Amino acid sequence: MTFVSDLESVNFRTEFLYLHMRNMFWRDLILLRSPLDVSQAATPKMSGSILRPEELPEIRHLHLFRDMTQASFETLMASSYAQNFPQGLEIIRQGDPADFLHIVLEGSVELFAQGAGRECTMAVVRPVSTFILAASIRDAPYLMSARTLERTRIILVPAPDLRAMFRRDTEFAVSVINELAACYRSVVRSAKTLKLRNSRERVASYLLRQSLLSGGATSYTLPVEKRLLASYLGMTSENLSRTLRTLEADGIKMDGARVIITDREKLTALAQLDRLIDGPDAFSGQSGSGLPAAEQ
Amino acid sequence: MTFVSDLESVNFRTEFLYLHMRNMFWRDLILLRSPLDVSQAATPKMSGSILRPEELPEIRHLHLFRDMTQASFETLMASSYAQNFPQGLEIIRQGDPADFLHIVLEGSVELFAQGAGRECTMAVVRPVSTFILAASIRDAPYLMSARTLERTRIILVPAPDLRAMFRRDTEFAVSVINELAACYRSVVRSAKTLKLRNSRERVASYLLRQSLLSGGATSYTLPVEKRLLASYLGMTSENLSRTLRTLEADGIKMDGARVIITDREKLTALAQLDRLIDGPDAFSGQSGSGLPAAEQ
DNA sequence: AAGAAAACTTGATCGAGATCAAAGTGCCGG
DNA sequence: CCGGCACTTTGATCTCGATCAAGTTTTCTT
Repeated sequence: MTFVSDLESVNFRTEFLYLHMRNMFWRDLILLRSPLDVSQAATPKMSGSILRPEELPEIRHLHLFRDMTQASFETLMASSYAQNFPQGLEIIRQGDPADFLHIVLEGSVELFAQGAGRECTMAVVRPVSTFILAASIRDAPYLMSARTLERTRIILVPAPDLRAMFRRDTEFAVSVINELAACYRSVVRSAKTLKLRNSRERVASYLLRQSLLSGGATSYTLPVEKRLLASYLGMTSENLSRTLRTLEADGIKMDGARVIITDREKLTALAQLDRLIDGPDAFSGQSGSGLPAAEQ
Repeated sequence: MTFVSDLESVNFRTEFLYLHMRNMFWRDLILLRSPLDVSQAATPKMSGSILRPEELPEIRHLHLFRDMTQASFETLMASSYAQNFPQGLEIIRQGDPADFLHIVLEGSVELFAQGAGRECTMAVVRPVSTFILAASIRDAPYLMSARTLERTRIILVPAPDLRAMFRRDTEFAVSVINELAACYRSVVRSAKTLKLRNSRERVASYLLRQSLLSGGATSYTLPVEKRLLASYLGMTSENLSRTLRTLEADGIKMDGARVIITDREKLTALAQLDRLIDGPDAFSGQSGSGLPAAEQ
């Protein structure tokens, strides 16, 4: 039963180990589900599995949890667990039953999909936000897999508690409705981008949108590796690399992961940003289907 | 003020007329919003704008409305309108404010998206189901446009009434949550198909999935025109036509809009259906993002 | 039933983007 | 500080799917 703390130091490599470890992990969490058990489990070895008091306000601040009663919030948190994961760990495999709503507190998580022998990035989730709300509500299998991109701390809210809660707390139900509607719209936007824009347009609009997200910065750092960005935008990294190069004729200059907008007017003309695809309420989506905002 | 009944006989052609008519239409509906006004407006000329009593059970039967109290249901319906539209009319333009939840009672509606000078089909909605739930809940602009594919009867439920209702009726709130979560998952599936499968795989899996939807029929009729199917699958109609032709080597035979599965085993091997993309709960989605089931 | 307008098919060609291959670059651990 | 590994870039080539251009069939209109 030392695997939980081991997680933080060991770099699991083989597929077999991943699966084995994950099975143990879920089973143990489930065995410990009641609040009482959690506190009993609060030995040094299980230190990863209790919420720290200072984390609660950050969670409470999320749209999803902002409007519920304090009592409801505390009940939900009392049945939740925190867990730290090392970098590069697949914490969710698509197809598995969705037992928990996940909240990223530190680190970052890539949501990706597999199929037809391929794999693609669907979103990257940064603190503080939730993911796979829909699956946990429908009590259905995950449609996406998730892996940590760095050392990551996650809160796990049991799906049954979640479902019980929005029946008891109307304000929470309304929050869930709003969150789901926002997520839905976010994926629709992303489907529209895939169907309506070619790869050059997707890159250009992404770059300009990121600049606007950083308050119109002329220069910013890409929030994710180019490899991930390419996959998210539905292209190969070779193609992204070449596209970025050719965009130097249209107002963009790259310097490593740094984007410098040299001619905003030209870029704006090219990107053809669309209010319905690129904002403004696309920005609010926490976990719908997007990449995090860029750092300045 | 005779335009409402005119709608059914006149075939509007020009973009200008479309817009003009639509603007009048919305404005008038809004002016007539309270139930009292509706009944006053129930002159022969406005006959399209009241619900027929026999339609209520059909609506009530939808997942979305099934679990709410009878009183809530009646209240919601009392503030709703029915409207008949002729074929080929754009009833929603993307970007407009979402004032109503739409319920298709007869006919069919294409949801499509425009941008970057292109256009693509996102879904086709058949009776009895709802569409644009998310936009009306968020009080946000529509992300998709909608046009009738034939003469279509639609119920319009005012968005503010909808939002008021799920605050008052918890069971309804839960239904909305479930519906939105299902819609979300449906779009994610469709995004996965776009990103992970090439066009041949999309066609093959679509054809096999339709067969399974019709209870494993060896022969069925495509539920929509090939033109629309192509756009929905993210390809040109020329390419769809050619792909269908080449699939004759893999267990499919086309005869007009009729699909005949000649070698199910071969097709199954090719289509590589994925539980997470192609079912089973993909079937339940009423209005998420898909095409209707095929007729046998 | 005739004519017109869509929808669909087929062929020829083109090009965006994928794939394959090989450097080049940066980052992390020892 | 060095070595290794993953990320990135660049080049060459290929392929899938778009585009353009006729035809053919079906459907709608008159």
